Amino acid sequence: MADKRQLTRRGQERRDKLLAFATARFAENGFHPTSVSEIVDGVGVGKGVFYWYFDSKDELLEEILRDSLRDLRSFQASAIADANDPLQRLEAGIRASIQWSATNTDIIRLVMFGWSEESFATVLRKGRDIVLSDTARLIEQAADLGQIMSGNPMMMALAVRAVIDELAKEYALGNGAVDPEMVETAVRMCLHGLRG
Amino acid sequence: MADKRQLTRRGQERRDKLLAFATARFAENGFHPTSVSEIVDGVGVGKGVFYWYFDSKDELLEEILRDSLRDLRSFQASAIADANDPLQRLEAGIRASIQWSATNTDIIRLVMFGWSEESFATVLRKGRDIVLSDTARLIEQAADLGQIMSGNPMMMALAVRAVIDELAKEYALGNGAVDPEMVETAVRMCLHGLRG
DNA sequence: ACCATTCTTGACCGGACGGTCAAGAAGTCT
DNA sequence: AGACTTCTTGACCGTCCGGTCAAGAATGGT
Repeated sequence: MADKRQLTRRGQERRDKLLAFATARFAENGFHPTSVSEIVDGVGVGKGVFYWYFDSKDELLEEILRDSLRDLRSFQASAIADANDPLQRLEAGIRASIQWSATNTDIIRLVMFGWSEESFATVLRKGRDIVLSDTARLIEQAADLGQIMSGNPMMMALAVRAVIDELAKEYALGNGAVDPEMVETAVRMCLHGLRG
Repeated sequence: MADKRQLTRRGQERRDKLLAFATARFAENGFHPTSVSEIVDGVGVGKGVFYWYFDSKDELLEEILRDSLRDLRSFQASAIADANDPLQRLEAGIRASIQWSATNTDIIRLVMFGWSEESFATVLRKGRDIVLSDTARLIEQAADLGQIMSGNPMMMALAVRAVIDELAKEYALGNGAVDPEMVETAVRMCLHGLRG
């Protein structure tokens, strides 16, 4: 129902407001503890508005999750665009992931929650597989050129992801700001780990 | 209230049953979607029983989380006991963590959820800090003996944790069984990463 | 046998939640 | 201006949830 609807500019803005506000609240207080009433009150609209733009509270979170994956991937894609060999692309992609995590800590928290309920985990699993094979493909190309050691690309991608995820968690749970030096260490560890 | 109470053997058993059943359900369907009624029905007791042994649903999860940390640490401690130099202890600790994660996938899922709500995150943060400094201490000792390169121990501990966590996630989200070879790779990566 | 304590029951409560809907306002197009 | 679609309102609904409690059953200690 909320799908194929033709939205006016005002409609699109309202929808975005709801999405942004809900994301912040979900991240701050948790998905279930945040009620739909709280969201519409926060944005200053009636309850019906919410159900005009979204089918359900669950569907809203799924949408946030899907949107985020799209956003991350396009961010990565544009970061990679300039680099012209696989290893450079790999490094650029890693840096992009880290940077994106740093500026989307709300999403990181939502993702952590998402894994705890099957309907959301299903969405996340898809996203994870996509990002993982994006990386694996890059690794395979770099290995073919002899820029890094060869090995199971999927497993190597998993290792890269481990480092990025841990850093992302560090940002999201924010025990103080993350040391910029730490980012460099993380990048170096990924690249070093791949080179052999 | 549920604290200082003197429990009979039967009482202790009931309590354990509730804890075990709740853990499984929380992990399977999520914390909020699992109601107290569902838990007591599953164990086959009246609702009052739940509130005889626990103050609230929230407190139950906090307890599960705290218990699990205790269990993990004692498992690590006994795994380390035989080893007699820091590097060996480090490896034994890493292997113990991985093994524990493999046999406690329910808890891993609960931990992921826990980070999404402040009251549980508080508990987890404490546990995280403890485990992290456990590892950092071992790393420091190994560095003092020149067994590994020197560097910020806390940051190196974080790196080790990254690898273990990713593997734990792999177990918990269980896309098929985890390759035993993967465990070896993970251990090697940790040790290799520390050695320089 | 007796009493104190531990334990168990399940009906009950107040309230909050996700979601609906009839009615009407605002915007858009011709 | 008229007609049509998009959008908004907020009272309302049925349900379920976490938590309480008075009453009584088991158990343990002496």
